[in-house]
Amino acid sequence: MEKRTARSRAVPQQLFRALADRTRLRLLNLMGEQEICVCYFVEVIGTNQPKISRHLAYLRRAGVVTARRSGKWMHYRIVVPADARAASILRNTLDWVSQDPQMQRDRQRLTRASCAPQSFVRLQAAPLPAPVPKRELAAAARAPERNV
Amino acid sequence: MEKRTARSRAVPQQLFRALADRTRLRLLNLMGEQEICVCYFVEVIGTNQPKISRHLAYLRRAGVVTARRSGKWMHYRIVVPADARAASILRNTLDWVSQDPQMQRDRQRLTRASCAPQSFVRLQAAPLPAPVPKRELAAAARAPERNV
DNA sequence: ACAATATATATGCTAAGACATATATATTAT
DNA sequence: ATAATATATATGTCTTAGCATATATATTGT
Repeated sequence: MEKRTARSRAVPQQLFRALADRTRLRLLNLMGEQEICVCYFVEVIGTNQPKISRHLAYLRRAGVVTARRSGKWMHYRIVVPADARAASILRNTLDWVSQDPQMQRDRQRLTRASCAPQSFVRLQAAPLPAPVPKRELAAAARAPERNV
Repeated sequence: MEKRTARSRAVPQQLFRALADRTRLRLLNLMGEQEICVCYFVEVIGTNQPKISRHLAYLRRAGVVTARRSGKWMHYRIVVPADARAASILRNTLDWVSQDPQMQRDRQRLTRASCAPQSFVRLQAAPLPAPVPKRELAAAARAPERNV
């Protein structure tokens, strides 16, 4: 039986606080429609791993992303919010930030990293980014914070 | 001749930081489509004036609102962002927060305050809230941060 | 199968910075 | 002078980055 105490309906401030950080926006920009492994974030953003995990945890607590474990890898993807307004805000945000030069560079670096895995010295066959089926997005939106 | 250095095109983090505070959301909710005098904010939010002014200054720096002086009163109104995505985000935000009970109570209190100015002990004939003409909104969006 | 080790990710802790509030003071207009 | 608003300062609180460490899974050797 699951505790259902935390209603988890995103309150506006929460969403905005989650979006009010450059690193987190870069992470969301990299996810877009696909599922991405932490190791790629570390490589593309070019910072230490704990910092990435921290920000991902922040986004997870805010219900903006969800995580899935596959062996030793963790895959993160965006969760479309249940509330239509929140969903629209998130969509506009992704469109908006995608115009930023650094964000575009990030995406290019992700593509290169994905296509040339041998460039990852420290990574052994890290799973490639993969698109997420629509219905999974919807399901996750209804019960965020669960699949931690 | 005006300095045009600060391009003032809102960068996403800035907008979200501005929106990531309850008091600021309440202020925006009260403005909606109309121009409102600081004294009403103080009365409706029910807090001290410096706090209100501070948050208004924050919103002003973020390019979300603009101010107009009229005698000893300052009128604040929302500036529709130049970027279409940002504008959409702001619109969705206003719609979203307007569903919140406290926000609705705020608007009711504003109406009562506007209709019964004698209840303002400290205020001498404070100017009523007034709708803002469309073209002014657009003009302000092009040059935020100016009319401080 | 088991132990030892490596890899990927997460989390505690702490110091630095950002922000919110309250109070006091300054500015601007009447 | 007085009313309305803005700003400066001090203080408490929250956020973040950085480091070290913990956990989980995989791999290797015996």
